[in-house]
Amino acid sequence: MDEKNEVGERAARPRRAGRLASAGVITEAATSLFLRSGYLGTSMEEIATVAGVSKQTVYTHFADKERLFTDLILGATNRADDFLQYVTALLQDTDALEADLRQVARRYLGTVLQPELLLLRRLVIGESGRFPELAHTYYERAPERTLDTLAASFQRLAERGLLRTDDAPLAARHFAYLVLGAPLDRAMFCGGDRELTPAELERQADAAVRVFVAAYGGG
Amino acid sequence: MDEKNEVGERAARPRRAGRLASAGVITEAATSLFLRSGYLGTSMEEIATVAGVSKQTVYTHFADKERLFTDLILGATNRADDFLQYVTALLQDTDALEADLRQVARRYLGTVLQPELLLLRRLVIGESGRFPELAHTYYERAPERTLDTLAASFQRLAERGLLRTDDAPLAARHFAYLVLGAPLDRAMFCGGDRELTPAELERQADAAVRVFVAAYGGG
Amino acid sequence: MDEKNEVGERAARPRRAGRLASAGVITEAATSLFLRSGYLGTSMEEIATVAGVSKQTVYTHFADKERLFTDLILGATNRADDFLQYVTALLQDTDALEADLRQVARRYLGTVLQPELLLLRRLVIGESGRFPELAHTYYERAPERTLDTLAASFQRLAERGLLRTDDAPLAARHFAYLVLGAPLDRAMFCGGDRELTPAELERQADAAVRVFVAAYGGG
Amino acid sequence: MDEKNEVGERAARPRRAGRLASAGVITEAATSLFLRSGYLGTSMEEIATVAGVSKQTVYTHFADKERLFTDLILGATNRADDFLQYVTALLQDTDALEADLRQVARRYLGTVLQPELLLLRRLVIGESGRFPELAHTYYERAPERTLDTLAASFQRLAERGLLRTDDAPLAARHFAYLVLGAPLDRAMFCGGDRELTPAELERQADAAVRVFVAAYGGG
DNA sequence: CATGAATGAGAATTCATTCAT
DNA sequence: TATGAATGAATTCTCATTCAT
Repeated sequence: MDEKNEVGERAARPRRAGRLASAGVITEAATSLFLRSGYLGTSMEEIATVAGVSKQTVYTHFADKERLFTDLILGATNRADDFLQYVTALLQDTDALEADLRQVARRYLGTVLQPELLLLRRLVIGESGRFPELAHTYYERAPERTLDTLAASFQRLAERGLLRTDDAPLAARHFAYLVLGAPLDRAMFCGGDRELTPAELERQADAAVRVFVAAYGGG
Repeated sequence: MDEKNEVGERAARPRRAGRLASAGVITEAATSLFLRSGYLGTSMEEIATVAGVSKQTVYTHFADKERLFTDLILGATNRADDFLQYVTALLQDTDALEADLRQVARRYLGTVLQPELLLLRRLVIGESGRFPELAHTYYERAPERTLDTLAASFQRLAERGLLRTDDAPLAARHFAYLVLGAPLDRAMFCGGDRELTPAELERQADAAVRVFVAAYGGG
Repeated sequence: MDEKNEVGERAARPRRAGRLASAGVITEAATSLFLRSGYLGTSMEEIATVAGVSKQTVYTHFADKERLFTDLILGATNRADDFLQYVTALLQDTDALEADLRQVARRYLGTVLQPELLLLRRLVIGESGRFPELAHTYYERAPERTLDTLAASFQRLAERGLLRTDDAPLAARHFAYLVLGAPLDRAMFCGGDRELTPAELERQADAAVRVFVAAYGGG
Repeated sequence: MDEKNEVGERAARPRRAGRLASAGVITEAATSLFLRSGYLGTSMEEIATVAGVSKQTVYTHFADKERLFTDLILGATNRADDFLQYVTALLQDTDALEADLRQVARRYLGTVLQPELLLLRRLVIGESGRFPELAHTYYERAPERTLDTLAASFQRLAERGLLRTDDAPLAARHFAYLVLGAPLDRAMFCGGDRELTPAELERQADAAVRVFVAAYGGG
């Protein structure tokens, strides 16, 4: 993105390049700093310095610190969209349910436990007292949306007789937290302390699926 | 708690009583403020004012803000101890496993979803970037300790043939997050937004136990 | 005023019209803002925003904030010109001195106590520390010029034997502040707090004239 | 006041001396700066620097800039109290009315035209848009209080048959602005430009009294 | 032990002004 | 001519912490 300006157009459109670069650069700097140090722990001056612009330039693009923060967070709520599409596509017409659920579980873990996404969760949770609406919106757009997607898929599986439940949303929650609950909770507190190995993650995923299928497996 | 021991000695040792009273009052004020506004969002002046003492008195009792914060958090890690004892006692010699697990699940939810405990979780998670060791310790003393207790009970149940597992810690994690995962995750973001009714909580607890028993129920 | 000259030429010379329109719009915006919030209390950005132009356009028309301010003030020094002509004309050949002086007094009050003129006086007085020459010039062109006009009329009245004085400027000052002193001083501090009713103003004017005539009335 | 601390107690009570000195020193610095540069033109940093204390020390004594400003202004509203006592005492039992009124008029001019009092008037007028209540209060405690005092004295003179009026407040206003109106108005704009000589002031005072006595002199 | 006063550094935000288009 | 973006300095106010009493 930034490199575009380097291809020799500098002299031609420094203005426009400068402008666009500013917004992007500020966003990146602010994101990284907020994720690392939190809302109050990050100063507008730091952001400007890291972005390589003046403080006022930051204020030209974002009305104030709160706006910068909320814009950033809301702009990052769709990090897991790929996973949602994957789930829907995979389970749509599955003919090997348990194997596919294992795939889903593994990818679920791999998605949600991404370091940056963990930092984002921590940040939103940590600032939920200061920004309750933001946290609520984040919940709706990220965790809840995932649960909804899972529920829709499970509903279809139930209709196909592959899953035994008359409460697909409940089944979705059980699946989600069987798979994710323990490692996610741990990661919230001990983030990055001791990363689980992929093999270990697969083992966890498979174990969770085993429990889920034992309880919900179609007759 | 602290004051209990001093009852009746106030007149005899006003200085000591005074000191302890100060410490208690400061602790209470700081706890309430940190829980509400976070570490950086709380000033030593606020704490002193709410505690009704001078700023310097706060520094007499706690070396600096970090120490005050960590002391506070670590002092609050045993909020769920009652629950642990309850679990151990109830499951020790149970002869109605599913019913007792339902009791455990309900009380688990009731314990962990207490508003103040939720605030504490949020606070520790939110400050885990600034205080990684503190967060780690908190995790060990609270969530992990609960998992350990459950695992120990499950281990005994397995030995009694009431539970079918050769990995009690894994079973404990599955139980814990089947029960708690969804409501806890939601509460982290939407704390107090919409409290679940006791009846609803019981329904959730029972459903989680049903799944757990279907998967792990002894043959 | 400025726009009048341009009426009908807009289409013919859009550039020039545009320019003048800008100047007028900026002047109006700046006047209203300076009157309300003072020199330092008004920002160039506000002025540009209210005028509906860009900041740079303001700078195109006015070298800097000081010039904009002084140009504005000096352009508003002739607000009371109508009154001066009225006085001169009325007293020139009066044959009912006291009645005409009452007219003059009433109109004097009505002119100087206009809300906008009061704001202007306040502004110039308030900024007289920052713009001493401007305040001086304003004094000469407004209050002093009025006193001079009155003195000239009184001089003629004295020559006609209608007024008994050999120091017409002194008589003019006495007249002016007998009429205006109290309400003007009050208005400087309590501007618009409690507007005097027209009836009350007339009473004040008449009382002042009575005193003036008692002291200066021609034998 | 400040010198008290210098009598050799420095070592004994640096604390207390420091504290008292701070408040006084800040007040003096702030007064002088506000009078010179106005409210917005004076920064808290300047005040602290001139006072020789830290910025925070200023904030320890005064909640914020507005409070500092209003406290200062309100604390300076009784600058002319001596004059009020003088007027009351002198006119109480006068047996040489015109001569005593001349004394009053001269001292009135000498009091109100004091440079510092002029600056104060300018400041309050200039900030009356930002602090309307403050300006109102100032008006009541200074100019209006003077008019009231004059009116009370004139009332007594009227009762003694020395003054011919049934509206003492009106007579007081006429007296006040006959004497003060012109020079005060000029001073508001051209403060210190060209100070009137004492002789000139006396001439103005005497002329004003002559007019007043001609109109109101007792039969 | 507890206090009120004081500090120096740093927070968010705004300002008048100037480029390059 | 008019613009949007950018700047560097300055603004009010707050913070954690330390003296001297």
